[in-house]
Amino acid sequence: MTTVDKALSLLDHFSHEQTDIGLSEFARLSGFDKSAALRMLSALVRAGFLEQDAQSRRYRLGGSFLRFARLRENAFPIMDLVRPMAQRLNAETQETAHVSLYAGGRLSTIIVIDSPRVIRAHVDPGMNLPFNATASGLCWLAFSDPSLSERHLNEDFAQYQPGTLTERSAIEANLKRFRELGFSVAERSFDDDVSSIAAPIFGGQGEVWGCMSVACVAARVTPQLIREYSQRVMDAAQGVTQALGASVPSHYRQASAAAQRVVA
Amino acid sequence: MTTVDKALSLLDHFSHEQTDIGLSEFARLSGFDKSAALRMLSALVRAGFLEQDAQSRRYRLGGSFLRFARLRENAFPIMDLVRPMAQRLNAETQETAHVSLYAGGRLSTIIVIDSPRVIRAHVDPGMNLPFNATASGLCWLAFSDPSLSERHLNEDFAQYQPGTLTERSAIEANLKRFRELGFSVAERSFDDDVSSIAAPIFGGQGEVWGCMSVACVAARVTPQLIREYSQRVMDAAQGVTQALGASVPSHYRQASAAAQRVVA
DNA sequence: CTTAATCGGTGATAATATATCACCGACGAT
DNA sequence: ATCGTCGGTGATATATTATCACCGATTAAG
Repeated sequence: MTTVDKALSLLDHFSHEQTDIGLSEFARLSGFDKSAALRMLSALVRAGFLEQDAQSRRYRLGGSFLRFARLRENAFPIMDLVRPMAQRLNAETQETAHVSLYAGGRLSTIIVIDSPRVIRAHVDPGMNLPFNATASGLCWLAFSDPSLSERHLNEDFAQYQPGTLTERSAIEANLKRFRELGFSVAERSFDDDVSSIAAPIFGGQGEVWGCMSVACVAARVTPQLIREYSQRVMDAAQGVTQALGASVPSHYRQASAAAQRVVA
Repeated sequence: MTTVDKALSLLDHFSHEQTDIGLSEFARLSGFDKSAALRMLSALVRAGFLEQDAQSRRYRLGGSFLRFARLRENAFPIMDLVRPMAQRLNAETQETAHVSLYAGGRLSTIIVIDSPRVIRAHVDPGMNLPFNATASGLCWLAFSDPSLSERHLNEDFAQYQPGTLTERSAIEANLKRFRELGFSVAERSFDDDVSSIAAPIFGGQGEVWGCMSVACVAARVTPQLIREYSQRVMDAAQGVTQALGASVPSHYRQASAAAQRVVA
């Protein structure tokens, strides 16, 4: 682990709930020495990746992210390209559609199109998705290169709900099934009231960029609905793959209607 | 200069034109040893700040920027807050409105609302604005804390046009005038066909977050127009300042109509 | 008005990651 | 066939970083 790795890992302690962090807090969260943390934090501030509040002296994510996100969008206009596909999926299913992206060892939501219905699944934009408990996470594990997914299969998995998969053997059995189906399903496994379906988005070299997913109100989900939605999710994901200028890799074939057995 | 500084400085070589960079190219641009550059680049890749194309082996900005930009927007919804003000300015002036943000020692454009007219000033979104040659850059210099602006006043300034200010003394004379006026003007100094007007956006501690600006077709600009537009730019900038939850610092007063002498 | 615990930050020294160099096989152009 | 470039590797001298105790300033409790 180089110094740069350590410095950048500090940024990972920010989340929806944790929008600003103090020096000592950083040291505690990261396990680094306060002095070492300060040196790294200062470097991040100099580069604009962090800003320090003049009064509270606490740190928050900096303005450079806006600049670089813009530059990246200029080179790879993903957001503008993905959003319409998510909106289509949202319109077709009337459920919350969201897209996640794999970067830096994390699968994070970058787009959320909320369901128009009154009772809807809420997905936090920007949140990191647990690999074992969400359809997107399982989808990524199922279709990623084994050398990459191996790393995440060895994590300590949290049990969010009674039905959450935490045993590696159980997870791998499901991944095998998802590979056959061409999509993944997670029923009441992260949130007790939400069931999701996800399909992989591929990049130019056949790697999994991220996932297209619908988060449904679990009470509304039926085997019949999973058959229908999974097809739409796969279509949307494949649409993004093609819009990215990539082609669906040979090892991935969308499950035929016949192959889509009802998911228990 | 710590290792982290060096690693992060590598990212600064990306731009609109330069969307992907190879290893040797990085070493040349940065002046670092190829081996050292590779180590830092690898760390950036691990963190998702860079992605490496599997075929060409060249590097491009990574997906983590989307994630962190989202997280930051969640904590500080600047874009959604600034855009409507820029749109208003655009509607009022019929010229290209843009907003820039100071971060990491750079003033970069984060929002551009194009003029609706056929002949319009084009502003590259994401580009870095030279401090000496643009209204936004001069505006930032004029209203920033002297300890901060000092650093940028010592740069080697490029002469983009015959009228570009490059001498520190000349620049400082203008800054003084801009401080009195409450806004800045740059006529044909970056691009020969563009004249811009900018006003500062302040943060909670009276620091300059960035600038609101109109980039006008120079041929359309008259002293009368500058009087009118400058007022609108200042209003828009002040609107953003207040929307950010900050208040205009005491040392900044918008110029009264009387104080707005015509800009030669 | 103490006392104690926290905060952000500093500075010296031991330990460790980094800078530098020559070198590798692969690819393309001449 | 030769040259120059590419991305990447590995050994060693060196410079940066980790660790520790410590600082003054705040804050909350007694």
